Amino acid sequence: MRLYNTMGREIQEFKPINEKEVGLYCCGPTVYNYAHIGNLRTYVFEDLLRRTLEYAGYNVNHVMNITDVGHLTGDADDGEDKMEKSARETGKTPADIASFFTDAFFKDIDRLNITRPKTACAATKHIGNMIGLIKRLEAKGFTYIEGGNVYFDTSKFENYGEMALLDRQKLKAGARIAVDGNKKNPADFVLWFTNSKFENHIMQWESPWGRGYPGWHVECSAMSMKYLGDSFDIHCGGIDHIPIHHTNEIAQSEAASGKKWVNYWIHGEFLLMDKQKMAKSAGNFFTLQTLIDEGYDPLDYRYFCLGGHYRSQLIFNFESLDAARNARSNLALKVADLKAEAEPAPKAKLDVRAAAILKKFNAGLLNDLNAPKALAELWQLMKDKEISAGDKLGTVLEMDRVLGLKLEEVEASSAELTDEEYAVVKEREQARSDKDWAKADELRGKLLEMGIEIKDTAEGTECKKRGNL
RNA sequence: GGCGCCGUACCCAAGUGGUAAGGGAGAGGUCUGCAAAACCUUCAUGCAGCGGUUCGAAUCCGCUCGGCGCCUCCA
Repeated sequence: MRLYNTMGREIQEFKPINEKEVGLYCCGPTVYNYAHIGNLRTYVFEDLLRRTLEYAGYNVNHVMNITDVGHLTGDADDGEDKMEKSARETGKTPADIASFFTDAFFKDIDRLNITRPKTACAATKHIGNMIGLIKRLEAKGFTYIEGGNVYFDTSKFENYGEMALLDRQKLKAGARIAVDGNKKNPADFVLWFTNSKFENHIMQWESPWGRGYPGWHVECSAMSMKYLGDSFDIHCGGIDHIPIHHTNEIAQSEAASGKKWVNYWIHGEFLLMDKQKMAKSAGNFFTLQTLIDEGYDPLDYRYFCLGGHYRSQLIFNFESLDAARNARSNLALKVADLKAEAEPAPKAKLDVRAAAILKKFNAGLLNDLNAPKALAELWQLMKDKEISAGDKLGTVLEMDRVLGLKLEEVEASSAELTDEEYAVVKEREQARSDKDWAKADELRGKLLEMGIEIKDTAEGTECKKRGNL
C-alpha cells in the first residue's frame, strides 16, 4: 500500500511498525457546535483509509480525540474558550454542551456509515496525562514560565517545523494576530494556562503550575501516546493542521519521548464552497442535517466525497451533489436488479473478468486511496456485458466493503409485494384495460411513492420493488 | 513579504512522459396507450495561454493570465 506522507511530501510504501497491526490516530471534533460537511469530508477520507487498511488485512487500532476543552475563539492566545463561550451563550454547562455535540457528531458519522473509532477519548478525561506530558517536557528543559503560563520553547527543539517546511518560510510574526509578549520565540506555544482573562472560567484543573487549563495542542500528544504508545504508524487530520497543530504536537511529543512519534502523516484537503473554503467563520457552511432536510441521503454525500481524491480540493455545489445522488441511486437500482437475478458469487470463485476489475479497483485504492479511480472500475464492472449477475453482485459487494455505500442492505427488486401494494397494481391493471389512462397514470404515481416501479410490456405489467432506494 | 497548491468537456472529477478513466446532465433511438426504468448510440484531435525539452507532453522546464489555501480559530 502506498500513501502520501506529508512528512517528506512524497508517496511512500506503507510499512507498519508491527506486521499486522496499525496504530491510527485521527484528529477529532471540537464539540462546541455541529460539524459541517467540510469537517465531515475529512472523516469520510479517514474512514476510507481505515477500511482500506482493514481490507488489506491489517488490524487497525483507531483512536480519535474529542476536544471538549481548550480551543480558543480568537486567533491569539487571549481568545475565549469555545466551549465556555457556547456554554455561556446557552446557559448550559460546558459538560452539557460537550455531551450534546458529541452525540450529534456520532450521529452524523453513523449516518455517513463511517466506522466509529475503537477509542474515542475526551480531553477533559485526560488532564492528568497532559500534566504528565508537560512535566516530562519541563524535566527535560523544553519549557519556560512567563506571565503565569507554561510555554514550549521551540528553539530547544532542533527539527521544529520540519514537516510544514517552516524553516523555508519566512514567517511573518504578527501578520494576522498580535504577538504574545511573553513568548521568547514567535512560534512558542502555551502548554498550560493559569491566567485566564475570563472570570468564572469553569473548566479549570489543579496543576503543579497552578489552577488552570491545558493549551490546545497537548491533548493529542498525551492521548495518542497513552493509547498508541510513544511511536505509532499514522496520524491524520485536515490539511490546515500541518503548520501549527501538528507541528507543535510533533515538537512536544518527540521532545518528551526522545523518539520518532509518528511515521506517516496523512492530511485531507478542504471542501470548497464557490471556490472558497467552507468555514463556520465565513458563514458559508452546511451541516449534514441541512442536506437531509433538502432531501438528500447522507450516503449521497459520502458518494460525493468518494468522487474526489482526498488530497484535492473538492468543489461543493448542489449540481454536483445531485450528480452524486443520481449516480448512487442508479448504482443501487442496478444492485437491486442483480439481487433479483442471482446470488452473489463468493470472492474466491469470481470469473476472470470480474476478478480483473476487482484487482484494478484494489490497485486504485492501494495507490494513495484513489477512490475516483476505484469508482470508475466499479462502473466498468456494472456496464460489462459478459460478466454474469452473480459475479457482478459478488464483486460489487466486495468493493462496497471499502466504499461503505450499504449496498448489502439494498433490497432485491424482486421482493414480494404486500397485499396492499398488490391491490393497487390490480386496480391499475383494471384501469388500463378500461383505457382509463388518467386513472392508470395516477395509480402509477401512487405506486412509485410506495416504492413500486411499473413497466408495461406486451406480455403484461411487471413490477419492481424500489422500496428502500 | 514568505510558503504550499491548482487551472482537464455543460457540471463534478481521475490521469503526472506514450497518445484523454468514471459519474451526472444533455441529444438521438428501442420499448410503451403515454410514461418511467432499462438497454443501445452520441457527447474534449482536446487538457488556461505562449514558448522550450523530447521520437513522443495534459503530464517535465520557463514565462504569462486566472484561482485556492496557509503564516498561531480552523477538517
